[in-house]
Amino acid sequence: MNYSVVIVDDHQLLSQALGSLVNEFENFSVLYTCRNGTELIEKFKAPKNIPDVVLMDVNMPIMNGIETTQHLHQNFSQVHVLALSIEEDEATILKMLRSGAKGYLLKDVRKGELKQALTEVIQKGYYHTNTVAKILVDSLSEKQSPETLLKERELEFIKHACTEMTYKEIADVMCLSPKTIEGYRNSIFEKLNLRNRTGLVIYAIKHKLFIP
Amino acid sequence: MNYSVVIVDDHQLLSQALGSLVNEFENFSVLYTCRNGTELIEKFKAPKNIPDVVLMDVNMPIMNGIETTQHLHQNFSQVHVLALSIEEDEATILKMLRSGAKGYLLKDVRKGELKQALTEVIQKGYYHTNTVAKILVDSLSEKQSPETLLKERELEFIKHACTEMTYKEIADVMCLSPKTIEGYRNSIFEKLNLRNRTGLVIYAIKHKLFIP
DNA sequence: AAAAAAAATAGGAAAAATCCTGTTTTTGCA
DNA sequence: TGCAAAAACAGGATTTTTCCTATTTTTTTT
Repeated sequence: MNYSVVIVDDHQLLSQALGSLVNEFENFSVLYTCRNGTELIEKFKAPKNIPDVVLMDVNMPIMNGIETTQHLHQNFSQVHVLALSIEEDEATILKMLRSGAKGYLLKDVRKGELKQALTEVIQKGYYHTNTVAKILVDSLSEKQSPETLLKERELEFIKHACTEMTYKEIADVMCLSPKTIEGYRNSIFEKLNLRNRTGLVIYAIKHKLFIP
Repeated sequence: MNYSVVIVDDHQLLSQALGSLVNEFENFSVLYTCRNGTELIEKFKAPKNIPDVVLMDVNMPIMNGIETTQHLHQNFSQVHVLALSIEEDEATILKMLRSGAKGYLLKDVRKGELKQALTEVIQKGYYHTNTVAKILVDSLSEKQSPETLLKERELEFIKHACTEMTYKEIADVMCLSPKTIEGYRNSIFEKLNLRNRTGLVIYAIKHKLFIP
């Protein structure tokens, strides 16, 4: 039995190189490659283009891996998605798994592990490396993500705080009193244990609440 | 004639996938792959391990592409280095080329272009895509990099400004008067057209003067 | 509808940051 | 060695930020 694989990655060289690698494996062959989620979904309109496994990059322009995986999970649940990324931060990995990915491979895995992952995801329905498994376990116990700790309006404020606007100007664009903005800031400082706005900006960028 | 290629990249999957791809080309074959610059230099101690071309990733732990390329340029100038990266910011590309790379490929190039690059770098000694060529031309004309615009001591101050320290505290660790620190800040604000410290932090992170 | 919880708002004070206009000290160099 | 430029430093005013405590308004729950 030969299983079909589709590769979705905006880096074409990586796509093609990965394709060569997968084609070397027995039992697996590449059906085609795509540059982003939109292209993939377009392809899926023809049933012959629906593969057994999708190797999905997380960071892509136009339609990223998380959105794309969610869509596949809802509409083509028989397709196994393996996430593939250089991102190894907890938040990204968790988002991807919650979206329905059956495994998460870091881009520094070895050839053998890729083959293993493809085989297991077909046979068992999932594949997780030790690294990812550990992150999963950790995420259950200790700290929560900024998104759950902070409120919607606070997250919005943080994005504005990562600009040159004064708090008064932020209050204007958010249509709130400057004193309310101060309230947001104080509550955030408290929750995140920060001393000042500079600390907040660094925190926001580290945790991808704001992308510079 | 068969030319030898070495791949240096900390992402093992990419290395191996790239290896498969290069081995598909006529006239080229992969000698071995490395995970970082230190490994490569260790390998080079044996003359049989010295290839015709090195495909070098820019971002690597331990010893990055820039340092490694400099070392090769000084000690093994007959080896052609082709940089390979997802980074497409001017500063990185220029640094890599100044270090002696004979070409700079973005990771979203196509298979055909990689082959073209390998062939040309052997034949002509260099290969540049239109994108990179444009960046080179642009860099000659207009704006200069932050590193040349700002002074050594100012760059050091910027790193401290990207923390929760007050200016007084920064003055202490830099062993200067708070008023001197203010002088630095004012001169930087002027040169970079910034309004406040938040703007400076964002600028520093965007231009990689500070890595969060 | 009343009670409780959450969100928004205020006053006021102290600290820090910003922005002027200068002076002193150090350094490079002819 | 002396002069000019650069670097370091200062006083003082204004604005912004930070940090208290407390009140009003809105929303949710019972």
